[in-house]
Amino acid sequence: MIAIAEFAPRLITWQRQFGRHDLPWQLTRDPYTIWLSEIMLQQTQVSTVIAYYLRFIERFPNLTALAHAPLDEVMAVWSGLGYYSRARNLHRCAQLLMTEYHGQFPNQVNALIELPGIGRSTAAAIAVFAFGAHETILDGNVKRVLARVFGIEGFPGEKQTENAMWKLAESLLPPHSEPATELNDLAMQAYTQGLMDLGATLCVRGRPACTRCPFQTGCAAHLSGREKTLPTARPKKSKPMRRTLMLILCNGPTVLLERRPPAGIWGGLWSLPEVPDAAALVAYAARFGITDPLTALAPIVHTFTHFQLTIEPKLATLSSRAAPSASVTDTNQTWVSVDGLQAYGLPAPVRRILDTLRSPIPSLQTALEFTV
DNA sequence: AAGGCGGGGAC
DNA sequence: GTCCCAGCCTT
Repeated sequence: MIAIAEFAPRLITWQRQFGRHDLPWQLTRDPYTIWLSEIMLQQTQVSTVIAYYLRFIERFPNLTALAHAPLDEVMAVWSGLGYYSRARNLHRCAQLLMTEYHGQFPNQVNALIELPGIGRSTAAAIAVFAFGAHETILDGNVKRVLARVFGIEGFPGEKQTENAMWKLAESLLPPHSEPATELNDLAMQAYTQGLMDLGATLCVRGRPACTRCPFQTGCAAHLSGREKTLPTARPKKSKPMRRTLMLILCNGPTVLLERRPPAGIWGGLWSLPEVPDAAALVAYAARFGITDPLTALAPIVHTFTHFQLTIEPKLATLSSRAAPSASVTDTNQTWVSVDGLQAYGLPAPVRRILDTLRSPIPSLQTALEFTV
């Protein structure tokens, strides 16, 4: 077994020699960029985040710029990253910090955790990386490392198991002196980064690199051959199938977009008009003077964590004598030129559908067409 | 305590 | 195809 007091010093030594040191958000102790990176990294892998992070920093270099930007612009930069409530909370949090916190991040976990989009683990990560706080994170990496090194059974998504892991994680923190010193800050940062690095580079889900692990000699899972079964997997659940129709309404070079409701799937994003069935589709099209059959494009299958969605895109073109603006009355509908779509926050599958309009493969598209 | 919420990488 | 990732929020 690994002694509690042995864990932190061994991890810190390993991180300083073998951990990651050149990720974009590690080049600074600016609370703004650290906060941004932590939000983006929620449920999202490092390799996916990097490009989004760099684009975001370029467009919104500081808290002031983000707070003063329209939410729509923030959503457009976030488009494709998923979990869009993160972007809405990010924007709301920036404005809150400007108006209620003098544009400064609080340096205590208890205050950080009150901010929108910041939970217990993210609060700890920000407090450590920006301020050298003596707090523990508990993310997916840490849960996997702790489950294996200390042989913790039970699905970590279950409350009881998670509570036990928080307690264990707190007990593993390196000793800390009062008052805090720069050396202490650096130790906390190496320790916290080490937890993430170990889980992300060695103690990975599929095939952990135990031979290179600093805890190999005392790891409960390794010693008992349980690397494959720890952490305990999520209970299996069936994934429902759903289908929906989306209307691609073309008016010259523009296409009609609708803003989705603020809550629910793709909340607040712009999307194609969505209808549940063919009857609703016909009724919708009729409002724009369309009576001809619509052209069905190839269905798109999109898989979420909890269900699978088949999108059936239907294409229609307004006749030149129609007056489409008369049918678009509210601010939640807009005609957008196909070249201007990148300025809109669109769900990834919708962006994919519209991309096929830009560079259609005529033979393929024709082959897939039929009428409804 | 349980479920909702995206998208993509790894296998 | 499956599983899960630097989780948080609402109910």
